[in-house]
Amino acid sequence: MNQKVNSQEWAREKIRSAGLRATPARIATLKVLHGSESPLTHAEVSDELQNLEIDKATVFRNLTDLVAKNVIRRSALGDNVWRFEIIKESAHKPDSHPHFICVDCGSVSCMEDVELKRTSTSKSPLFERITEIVLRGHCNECA
Amino acid sequence: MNQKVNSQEWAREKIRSAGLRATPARIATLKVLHGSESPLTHAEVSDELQNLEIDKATVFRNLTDLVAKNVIRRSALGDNVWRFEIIKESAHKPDSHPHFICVDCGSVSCMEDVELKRTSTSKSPLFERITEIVLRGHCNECA
DNA sequence: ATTACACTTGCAACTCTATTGCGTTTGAGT
DNA sequence: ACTCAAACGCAATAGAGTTGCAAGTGTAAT
Ligand SMILES: [Mn+2]
Ligand SMILES: [Mn+2]
Ligand SMILES: [Zn+2]
Ligand SMILES: [Zn+2]
Repeated sequence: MNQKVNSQEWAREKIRSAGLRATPARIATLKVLHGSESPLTHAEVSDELQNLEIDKATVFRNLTDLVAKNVIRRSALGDNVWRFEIIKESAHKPDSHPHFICVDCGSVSCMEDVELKRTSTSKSPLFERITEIVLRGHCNECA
Repeated sequence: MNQKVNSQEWAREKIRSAGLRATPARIATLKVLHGSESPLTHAEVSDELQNLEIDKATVFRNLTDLVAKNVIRRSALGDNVWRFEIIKESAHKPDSHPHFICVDCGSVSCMEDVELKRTSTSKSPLFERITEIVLRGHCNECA
């Protein structure tokens, strides 16, 4: 119970300090994302919020607003659906990690323990400006 | 002129040896993809084929068929639109390369000269099954 | 060259994700 | 409590992609 109160207050503070109004829809949305280990689609967030009867346009707008304020991140993992996750503000790390999505079952994993490096032979200057890495393939469940 | 004939025949042969019928729509589609340095969206392919007045459903179906037959590859680069490119059959290489897409202007590059390696510390077994790598960021044109 | 039929196509209707316009409601500073 | 920009619900809209079905065509066999 205390946990719930904390989660509620954490969400409210997060939203307020981003310069947004702490509406029930936004608090609920952020709590849902906070409780997930992998990024969620708009549909998944909406489903979690169905008992609150929040309009889908509102959910979209709130997710977009929170992205604009750098509270959450929007990723496109290759199945033509946006996914959203909270940006963890670690001490010094930039909190940017590759995502893996299974082309068979669609399961998504945050690969926080993985880092990619370019081979020394490459001269491509594009590499300096990469902001997001998406890896697609077959997960362990899908042979 | 000889060039055109060769391209036409190359496309026909490619389609036929894949076990598909060499229809005008398919030949034209494959020629369009063959003439592009980066993967094209369905809309871009359709535009190139506008003078032939080929239905968009037909273009989608042909692209899908060619993907199923491993003649072309379908990639999702993060803007929720699929892109298609010819699979080059090099002697021994698997012809799989990362793609870069600019989050500002949407330009796409095939990064054939780039290779990614995982750091030795990572133990993630997912890494063994990766089939596609997508890199997103800011291109050189977009500061 | 003709035939036969499975494969392809065009068309329209449809699904799904996401966006937008607008009138109404509400959060939060005063 | 009052005020009003911010946020909301609702409905219409846009765009990518899919599907059912009747009509048309490529290809192999005659
Ligand atoms: Mn993540
Ligand atoms: Mn490519
Ligand atoms: Zn899987
Ligand atoms: Zn750019």
